[in-house]
Amino acid sequence: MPKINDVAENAGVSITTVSRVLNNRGYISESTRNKVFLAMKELNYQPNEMARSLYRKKSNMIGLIIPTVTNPFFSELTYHLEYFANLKGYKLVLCNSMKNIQKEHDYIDMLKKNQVDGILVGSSVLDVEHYLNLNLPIVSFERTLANIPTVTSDYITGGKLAAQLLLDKGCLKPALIFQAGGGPHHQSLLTAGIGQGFEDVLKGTAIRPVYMELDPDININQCHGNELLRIFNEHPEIDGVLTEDLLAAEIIRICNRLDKKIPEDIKLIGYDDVMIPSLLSPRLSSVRQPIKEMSEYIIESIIKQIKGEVVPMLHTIPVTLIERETT
Amino acid sequence: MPKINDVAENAGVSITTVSRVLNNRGYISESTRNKVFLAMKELNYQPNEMARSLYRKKSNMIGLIIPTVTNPFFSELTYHLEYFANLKGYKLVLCNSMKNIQKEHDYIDMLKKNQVDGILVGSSVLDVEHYLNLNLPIVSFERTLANIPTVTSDYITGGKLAAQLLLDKGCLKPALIFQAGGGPHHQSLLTAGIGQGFEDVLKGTAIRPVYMELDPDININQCHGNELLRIFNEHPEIDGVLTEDLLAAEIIRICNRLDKKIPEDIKLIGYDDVMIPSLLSPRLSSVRQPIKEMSEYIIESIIKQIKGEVVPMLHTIPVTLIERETT
DNA sequence: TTGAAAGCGCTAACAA
DNA sequence: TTGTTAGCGCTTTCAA
Repeated sequence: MPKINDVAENAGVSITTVSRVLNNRGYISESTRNKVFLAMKELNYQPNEMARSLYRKKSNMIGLIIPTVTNPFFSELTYHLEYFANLKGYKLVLCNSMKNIQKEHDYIDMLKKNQVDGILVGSSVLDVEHYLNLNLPIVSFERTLANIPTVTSDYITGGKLAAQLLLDKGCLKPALIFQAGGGPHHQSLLTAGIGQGFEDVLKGTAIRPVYMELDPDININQCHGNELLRIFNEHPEIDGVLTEDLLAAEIIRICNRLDKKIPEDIKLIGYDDVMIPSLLSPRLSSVRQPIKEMSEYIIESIIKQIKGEVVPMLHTIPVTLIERETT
Repeated sequence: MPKINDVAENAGVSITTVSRVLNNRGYISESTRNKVFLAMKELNYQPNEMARSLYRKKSNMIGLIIPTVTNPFFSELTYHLEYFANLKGYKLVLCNSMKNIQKEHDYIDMLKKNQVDGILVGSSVLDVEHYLNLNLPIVSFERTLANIPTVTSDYITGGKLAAQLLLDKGCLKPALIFQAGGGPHHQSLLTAGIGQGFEDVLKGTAIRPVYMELDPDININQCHGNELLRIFNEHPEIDGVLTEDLLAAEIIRICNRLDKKIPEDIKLIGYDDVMIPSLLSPRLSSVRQPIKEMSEYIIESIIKQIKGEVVPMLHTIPVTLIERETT
């Protein structure tokens, strides 16, 4: 790999001059500029970003910590985050924490040592203090961290929309089935607001929903078949469900097995609206989190912080309910 | 952020000494070592990996270029690659190329400038020369690149296993439906060997399969409904299908719509065995690529190359056929 | 308009 | 056993 010095020699100028044309700073005569460009081309020179970063104290790297990129919600989010980061000249270092405290901790350490300019963290399981002590730009999502800029979708409205639709379709015994939060500090989506929105709508009625939290264990090929089967056996009166997209897929299978027709016997609504819903049969109605817009906002927020700007502590992104064939 | 100099002053030694205990090199008295450790703890010192990398000319970063992490196959692969990379002390920089030549090119540039120690590239669309000229450790997967270490699953055997099962189940008109390769240099899975394996098994019989290549366009929420519908309308005699998992999901929906029963009227086999198959209803039979083992091998291979060792140009990973409810 | 020299935070000869 | 010093490849002040 040629270095700035090689270019300087080849062009017959000092390295300062090369640096100047590289950064387009200061006065340079056209002829020198051309000489330098020629030399760069001839040597196929590429500046060493590591050295530049060291001097500038800015790496243009952002750490992304999520439970696992195998979860479709996070994989879509990761895609868009990387897209927008790249657009702004940032690289993304991927970290799969599996909601494991130790792993999350180690990743943060690693990212800090590697001089990332900021950290994006989803479904964090660590104490807020860990992040506050970092003294580094942070954006949290899928979990509200006090005093750390957070972006989430509008869970409450999501819950309301789903409840209303289920009501409209005549459900008398709706169920909310979500994974419990992993780790001591993790709120489940349910407690995070979806449940509250759901409750808000039902308040005026005689309808009491069934709340269910599933084992929070994460696994690459997670399967909740048995747990779900138990729930439907214990509560045969359930005639509507709001749950995460991934779980909705399993529920469709369980209902097939139990000879419950969707949507006739049970209306089903997912939360997330990732790729899954349109893959399923019947196609899943789902509360859509606008992942792309969320990602764009998250990247904007971290970059603003990196630039030293102040950003709001909480940003809520609106959701919509996409009705398909399960309601 | 405290620097090595701060630690040195605090401990009353030279920075060389601090560096020595940091790297555990050379002779150091226990007492000095302890003094230094204490100072590091007191200042909460973390060595600047960027500076170390600059000196060592080794960043411990690996670039990962894939079409899109939203594809379940690549998201699972990415998860495991990151896992094993992390285990060996490497970070992964994620790049979603969308099989776009320009993007892939720019990402390579970026990675090179950022001094990654190696590049992992899946479904590359660039000329081999681009990679050979890089003069950097590379591992390719999901596409065979001449003179570049490549790892793929055993497509031929995969095709054979599927063909045999379809035969055994009495199919007379099996179809192979895959996405065409994107970009000028991209082989589709079909031409890559699956088709050949399939053909091998059918050779002795009177059975002629239907080959179908779908529009290679990638989209986050890709949907091939209309194309698939057309295929089944034009070929109502199809009674068995081998396809990618993701497409299999769509085919199940189409069959529902067309009132074709699975597996009675049509036997369906996926390729990949990612998370999707067990989500579907009926659960999808699928040729399993051992993604975890592939990932482990890929990381091993790139690290060996980084260390200057020679690795085989082609490594084929065995596949198995997981029979579930669609055959 | 250009260049010499110091320094970003670290490692490693070499000397003491 | 420890310290001095010269770099890693780059940017930038300061002087010419």
